[in-house]
Amino acid sequence: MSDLSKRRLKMWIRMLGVTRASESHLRAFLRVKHDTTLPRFDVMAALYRRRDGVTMSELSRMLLVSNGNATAVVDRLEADGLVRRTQSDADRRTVFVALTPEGLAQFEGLASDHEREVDRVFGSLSEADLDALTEILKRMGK
Amino acid sequence: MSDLSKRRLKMWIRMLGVTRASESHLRAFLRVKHDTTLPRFDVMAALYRRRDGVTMSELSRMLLVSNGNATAVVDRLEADGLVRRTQSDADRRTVFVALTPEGLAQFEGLASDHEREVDRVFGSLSEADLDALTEILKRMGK
DNA sequence: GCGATAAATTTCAAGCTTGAAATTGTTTTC
DNA sequence: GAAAACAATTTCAAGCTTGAAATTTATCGC
Repeated sequence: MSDLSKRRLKMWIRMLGVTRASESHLRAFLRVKHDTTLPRFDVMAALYRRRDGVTMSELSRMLLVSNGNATAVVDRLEADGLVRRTQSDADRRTVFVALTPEGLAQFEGLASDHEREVDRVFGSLSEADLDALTEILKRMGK
Repeated sequence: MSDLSKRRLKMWIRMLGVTRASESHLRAFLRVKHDTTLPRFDVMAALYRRRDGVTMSELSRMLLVSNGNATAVVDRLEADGLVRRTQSDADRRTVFVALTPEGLAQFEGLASDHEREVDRVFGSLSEADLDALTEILKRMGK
């Protein structure tokens, strides 16, 4: 195995570590301060970004989760009245999901608090770090 | 909200995206090529690094998972004969886990293949990228 | 129009993951 | 040396996540 491949492996392990630790912190934050979970937050955030609604497929693609998973989380959010499903008229297979007014209100309360917490977690990153990191992450994403 | 905090949030979302996509790719790789899963691989990798065995607590700390989780994955690996539990004599509460010879053999077959795949996934990262990234990730980890 | 193919979603079983509570064992303090 | 505090692990219920199979609807080639 080449030295470069070993370095890539080490970097990946480190990156996974940082990501998991940060996720775990944010998960605890959402649970303790807002009595919700990360997957619920992620779905609501996606629906907030696309206020007009998205199809189930779009949703799972946006979040990089399986469609079975999206179905399950949306089921629970729907049962709590935070999200609404609507069948498409044009294609009766497709289903649109959107935040309800209550969902919207709850998410707005969450979002700024969440942003503040993310800011705290990554407070050690300067503008220059963000430039470098973003540039590299963009490259990794392809 | 400050501009800097918005940039940190964007970076986090991007980083989560890259991590999830990479994890998903590696998960599929492990399933298709080696009929195993990422959590199983992670546990075995941790036990491979610490050949003499680790306690359950150490294991869950190493992997950043809850101890309930570690118990479940180790249960399954033990049922498959890849891992062995041993009670400590000194403190009868603590349990050591270690790879069995079969576990060791299986992991060695896995590890180099996995490293090759990671190398492929992150092939776009140069030495310079790795330097920069590692330096930043170290800082994030504190 | 009809049959085959493809697409969108849900259902399902199995495994993963969590945090809290329970269990068992150790240590500390009086 | 009891009682209380603490520590290591497991158990538990609930939710998350996956990939595959099933269901329903559209589209394509004829």
